[in-house]
Amino acid sequence: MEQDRQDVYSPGEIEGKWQAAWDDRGTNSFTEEMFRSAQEPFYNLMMFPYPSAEGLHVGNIYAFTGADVHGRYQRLTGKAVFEPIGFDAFGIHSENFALKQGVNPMDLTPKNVANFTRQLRRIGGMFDWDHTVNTSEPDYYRWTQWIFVQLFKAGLAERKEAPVNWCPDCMTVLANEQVINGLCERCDTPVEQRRIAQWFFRITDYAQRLLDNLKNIDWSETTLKAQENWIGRSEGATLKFPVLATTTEGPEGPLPPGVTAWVPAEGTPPISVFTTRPDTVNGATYMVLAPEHPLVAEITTPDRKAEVEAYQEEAAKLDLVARQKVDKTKTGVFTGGYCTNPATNQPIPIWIADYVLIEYGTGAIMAVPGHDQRDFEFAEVFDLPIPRVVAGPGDDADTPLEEAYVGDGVLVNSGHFDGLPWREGARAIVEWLEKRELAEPQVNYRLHDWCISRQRYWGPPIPIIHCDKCGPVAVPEADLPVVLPRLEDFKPDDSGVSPLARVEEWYKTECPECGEGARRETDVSDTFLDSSWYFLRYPSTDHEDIPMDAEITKRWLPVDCYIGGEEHAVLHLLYARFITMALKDMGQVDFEEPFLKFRKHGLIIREGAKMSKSKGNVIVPDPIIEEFGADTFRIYLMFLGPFAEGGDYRDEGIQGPFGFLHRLFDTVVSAIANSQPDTPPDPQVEQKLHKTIKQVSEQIPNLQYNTAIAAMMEYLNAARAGGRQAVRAEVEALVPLVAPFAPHLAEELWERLGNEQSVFEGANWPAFDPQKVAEETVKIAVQVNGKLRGTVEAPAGSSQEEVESLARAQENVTRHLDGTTVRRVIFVPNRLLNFVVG
RNA sequence: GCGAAAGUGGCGGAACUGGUAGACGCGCGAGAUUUAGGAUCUCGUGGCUUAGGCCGUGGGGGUUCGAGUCCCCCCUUUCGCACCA
Repeated sequence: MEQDRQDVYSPGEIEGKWQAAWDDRGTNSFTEEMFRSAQEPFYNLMMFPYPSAEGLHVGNIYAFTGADVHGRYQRLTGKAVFEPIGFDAFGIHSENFALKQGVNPMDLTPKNVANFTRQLRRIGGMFDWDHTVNTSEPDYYRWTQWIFVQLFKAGLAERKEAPVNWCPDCMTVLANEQVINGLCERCDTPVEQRRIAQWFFRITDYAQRLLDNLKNIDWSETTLKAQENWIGRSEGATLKFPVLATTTEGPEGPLPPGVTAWVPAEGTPPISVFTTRPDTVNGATYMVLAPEHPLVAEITTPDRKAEVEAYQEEAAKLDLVARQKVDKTKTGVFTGGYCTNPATNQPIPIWIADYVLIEYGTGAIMAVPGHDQRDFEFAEVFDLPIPRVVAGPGDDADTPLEEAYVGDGVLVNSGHFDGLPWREGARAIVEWLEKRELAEPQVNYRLHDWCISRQRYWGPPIPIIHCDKCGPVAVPEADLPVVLPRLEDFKPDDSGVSPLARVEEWYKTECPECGEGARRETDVSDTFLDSSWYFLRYPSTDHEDIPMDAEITKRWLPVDCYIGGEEHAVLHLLYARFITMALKDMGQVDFEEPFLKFRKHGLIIREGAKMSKSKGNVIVPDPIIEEFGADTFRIYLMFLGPFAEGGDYRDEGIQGPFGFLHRLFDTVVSAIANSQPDTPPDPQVEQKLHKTIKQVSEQIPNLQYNTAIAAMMEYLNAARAGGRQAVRAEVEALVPLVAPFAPHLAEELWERLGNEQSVFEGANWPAFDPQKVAEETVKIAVQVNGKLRGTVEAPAGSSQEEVESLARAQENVTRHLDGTTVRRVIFVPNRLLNFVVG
């Protein structure tokens, strides 16, 4: 048979043709009417990219393709699928790059966005280009600022001076989440601590809800675990240790040098500590305050002052890397002060040490060296007593401790609490101390408030005006957006304030309340605020005067399926949940979890490492799409491995999917040319087809794209086996089946099959016939003592007798049965027959 | 240290509630067609083998007629968190 030129699969032509057709026909775009009336709305969201100057990389394409496959599948099953994409264009990434290149981010960003848009169109995503967002545009960040104002009004935004992570290279404050092992996540510079006035969102108010709701959402298990760990709930108690004055006269028994009497210190509040092990309080032989603890100065005795202050200074200078080194030998200084252990009533010395962190709990601990390894190490260095108060199995009250014992056990050396299992002991001791107002049950969270301000340029100005009379006042909503001015000099400096603070004509303003001269906040907000609500904006981008249309939001949100990278498991996802919850409490939305279902995708590995510029193993997508087409590239990426786990990118591997699409094209085109529409399918091929439909239909919703593709390849091989000519009825259903993966090719074949509408509008997801999936004959394994000795073919549902007689007819089986006694026969219908012989 | 996931051919990876390990693809081998090809198409491809089998899913035990899958111990790798009291 001769094929004319037109009938050779040429992805370049086909893809250009269909991308243009989708645009012209508005195949993927929603109208206002569609938003309001869609019957089965399905919001298919993927994490929007930061538009880098390098363009889309394979990791982006992998993620978007996987999400797009899912969206296209949902659409083929009849849902109205809204699949938007946008650009996370504000932030330090863009700003740093602009600084390096000596260009203005206001000029650079639109170029990058245009390039990303071009590339995103090329990969054939089902994106609604009429509803995109760009976080750096005033029509978007107007509403980012609006959200800030809402939180401010609700008392959830507050300004406080706080020790913050300062990156001396980026010259900005970082959130705890952006500090990786004490290094800046962007530039790997050791982070320092500074005290600056900062804006915080009170996410900790929502800690328990953020934790509780995890039970009600369908997310990847690992992501839920990550969130849970990040929130870090721990249950325990605060215990109070009254402070003793140490300079009073009148000796009473043996006292440490410098101490003349034990009397309560007048006017000094007791020191609170948080502990998860109140049962061990009898073993608390000393107390440790963080060097920054506010009571240090008050407690320190004059003779210790110099040493204590030197240590405080040292600790402040230490960057977080050095401070957080776990294997570092414990250091610390005795303050000269004492307090009373509320359980033993004994005086214990108060130390300061940098292993106690000011930001967690109360910034002070009761040190129980016998049952906390850190305290143990400290006590060893400074030769402090290490009593045992919990006895494990086989221990008694005097068993010496080689290291801290943290296992199960019963209390010892704890007065009338001796003998209680530790959990019960904890409860009893707290109750007992509570009566004397020295204890209180307490829950603590590792989660910190979200530091939202950045002393940078490339972000939304925080919409606050500082007035000497009225304090911080929100910019009136009618005056939003507070437009980010174009600055030629936007380089951050060491001053601790944003470059915007250099522009007097920008920050000078009037107080919206009293009309006096006032000053705009010059800090900008964290990029994570931009991305914490973008999914709320997408369906409402046609509405300029409101952040979101209530009716549309009600119909389309929460998001039905969100797909993104595991690297955002704690940062972005937690912030988005928090903002949504806060908006719910303000009555702005009627749901509190934004993402009903979240699935993470894996990473693409190449040459044994994650693709990155520094490793030099990056694949630039454009030439590959040029050579093989987007459809092939999409299939190749989805075929690498399970989508949730990522895959190993090997350059030669793309030949397989390329060949598959070639064969698919040829097979369908020649079936159209060479068979009548009503030619019946070969029964065996038809059966295989129904099995394939079943498999693909089950695997796509589970994101098992690799096996779905394998199933289609297998089917195509079967339909063409031995060079046979497939008929139309055998291949027609393959077109919608492959459409989520290779949308351009599917459209082309769908059209050649004589359809006018897009395959995504006109086709139904093929159904399989359960009758046809059922096997008529089955291959049954025949084993002797569990070892395979043959297989027999038998009608499905054959009885054990029938199968057994077939099996015994096989020479290879009888040979193994000869001279033995069959003791038992195991029969699994349609699967296996096992002779157990002795 | 804590938490999570994972170890299967030369490689990426399949394998439903325990039931023929290695689907699909890459690579490799043989052949066909071709002036030629890094093109296309067919067939083959876990190892060993005395050709009957034997051995094989990180290692070692166990349960079972039967284990990649279940149980116990150990090893390795990757990722996340990490002095959080």
